[in-house]
Amino acid sequence: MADVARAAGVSRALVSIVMRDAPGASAAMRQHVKETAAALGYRANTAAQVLRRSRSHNVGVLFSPRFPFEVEIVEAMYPAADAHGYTVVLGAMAGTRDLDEAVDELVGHRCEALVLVGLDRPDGWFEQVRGRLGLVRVGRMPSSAAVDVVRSDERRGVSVALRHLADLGHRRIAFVGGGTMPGASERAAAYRAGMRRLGLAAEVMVLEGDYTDEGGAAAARALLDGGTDVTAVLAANDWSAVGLLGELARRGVHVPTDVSVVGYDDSDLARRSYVDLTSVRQDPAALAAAAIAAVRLRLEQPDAPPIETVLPSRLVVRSSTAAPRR
Amino acid sequence: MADVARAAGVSRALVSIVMRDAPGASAAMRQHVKETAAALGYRANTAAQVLRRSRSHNVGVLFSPRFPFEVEIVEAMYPAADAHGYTVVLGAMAGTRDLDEAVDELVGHRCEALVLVGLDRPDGWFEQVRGRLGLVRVGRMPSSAAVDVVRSDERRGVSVALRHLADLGHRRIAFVGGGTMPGASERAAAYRAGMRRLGLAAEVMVLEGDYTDEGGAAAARALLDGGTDVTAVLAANDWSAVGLLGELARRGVHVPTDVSVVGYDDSDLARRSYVDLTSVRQDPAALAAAAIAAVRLRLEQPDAPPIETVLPSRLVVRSSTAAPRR
DNA sequence: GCCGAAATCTAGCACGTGCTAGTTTCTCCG
DNA sequence: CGGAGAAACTAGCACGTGCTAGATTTCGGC
Repeated sequence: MADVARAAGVSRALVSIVMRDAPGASAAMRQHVKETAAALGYRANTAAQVLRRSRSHNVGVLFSPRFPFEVEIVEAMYPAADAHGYTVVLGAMAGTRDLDEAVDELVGHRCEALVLVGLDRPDGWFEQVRGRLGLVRVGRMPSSAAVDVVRSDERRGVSVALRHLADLGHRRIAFVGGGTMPGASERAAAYRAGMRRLGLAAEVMVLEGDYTDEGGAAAARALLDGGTDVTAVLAANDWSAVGLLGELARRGVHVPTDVSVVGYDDSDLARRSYVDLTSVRQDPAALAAAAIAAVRLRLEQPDAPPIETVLPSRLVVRSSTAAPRR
Repeated sequence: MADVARAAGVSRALVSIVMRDAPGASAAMRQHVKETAAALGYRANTAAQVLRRSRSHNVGVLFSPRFPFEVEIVEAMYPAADAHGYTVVLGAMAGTRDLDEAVDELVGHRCEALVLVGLDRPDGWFEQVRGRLGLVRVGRMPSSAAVDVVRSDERRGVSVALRHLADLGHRRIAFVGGGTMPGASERAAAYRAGMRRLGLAAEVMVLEGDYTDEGGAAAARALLDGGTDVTAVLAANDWSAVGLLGELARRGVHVPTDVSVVGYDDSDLARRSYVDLTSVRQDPAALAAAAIAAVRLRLEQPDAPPIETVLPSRLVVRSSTAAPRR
């Protein structure tokens, strides 16, 4: 900055004013300074800015890059944060990399808040972090821990999907769970409740999964080897559904003629031409925007009671569902 | 840090020494200070550290989270960087987010070097950035721009895959390209050269793709609708191959009985039980380690001529390839 | 018990920026 | 033309850390 000031023949303070677009400089001078800065390839030192400002305006986003839907939410986080002057700092949860390590690093960057996409921890963990930082969970039901949550309406989403299948004439509708993954137990509970409401309580069948395509494939094998007369499957997320579809295709089972499949998330995966999966839509952009909104509220009032933001879900019908074979 | 010093009854400088594990403190004092620091939840301010040290020890990693293999490389980057005291700062290329924006942000964090995973730019772009930063490209052939490159031996990888198919008895082997994506033109060239070497120059058939599953699905449709007698397909990457497999399954074409399919990258995708794809293996950990090594060399000798690191490829045979039907 | 050296600890500046409190220049109007 | 007020610009401190140079304590050997 001193170099730019010298080159432009002005004080360092004025360069600071211009670079921040702060009031206190003439239009002509603004252009002059910006031009010399560009010529010198100058870029403000974020470290010095963070140090000097009391606020860093950084929001840490923790996620697992292997889950496609989490990636979609993270991508949507950039514009959402930008709109309110925040900068996104990513913390990827790679294989051996521990969550605590990642958090430590983000704390080192003086993030004002952390957004956990999908990830979960024991309650004590949240208490510990929340004392020092804003904390928002995306995609999780509220636990006993007093933490802000942004999520979709799982109950309604599952319910609409089941009704769609029932309307087509399906009765024997299985569910591929997500184990202990975010939102999974809620979706499983919603499945049981929904089946009961449709008078299909006797047909309830839960296959274990883990939100991965591999889990979906395993569920498909269990289904086929079990010799059941299931005509439709609701998967806890799209990634599971894709694995399910893959294994079904491999075994020569045709979708939707032999079996109907419904996914959950309506991630990009579901829209692929060769997948074309009926799925319950969660809007990643809306989730991201709500997460940033929650962060802002939390930072304004650190001691306010935790808020829960529930966004609507809706069903997107594609070609993976049809009436069962007579 | 001042708080910790006060609480521990020592000078601020001593706390600094202890936290950095620098020499100049007794073992007893080390423990005492670390305990009080932990009790107060103290974490060094990265911004202040970067500001004070001439070096940030940050390496910026730019990637597209939608490409599974790039994600695998990025994940491998953490331990590779860690081993040499570097910190990874991620720059995700989300939809609307421009590469220049992402670079600007990483420059703001005073990254000492940037690693571009997959992404490509016109040559002029590299020249411009390289003046200010170390720059390493992963997965790209060297262009005329003088930039360090880390890549796999595409030529050999493609060659081994083709030989495998030829040994099984295939002659009509098509290739699904990657358009203008990283490494794609090299793989396409290697395909043509390999076919020629096998005496199959007359059988060359290139289908356009774009490294996505959607592109692979489109290629499958082109193949089936074209009514050709292709018995094997080599895809430019696994993601394409997965789309190909998906569309083939949808159309009732059985793999490997009707058509053999080979992927490229040997990403996690290829190993899925329902995919189980024969694929040319690129080792993401080795690529990441080589990228960090290149960064270190470049930072030590900024003006050294650009180096190109070529890592070996090998074929991993799974169940997507077999002898053609008689 | 004393001296020098090693070990341990401390004082204070610098890193690049934002911002408050000035100082100078410009503008407008009587 | 003068003066007041606004606009434009500048001086200098503070942010939290690392590190150099100096101060103090400990230790070994005679």
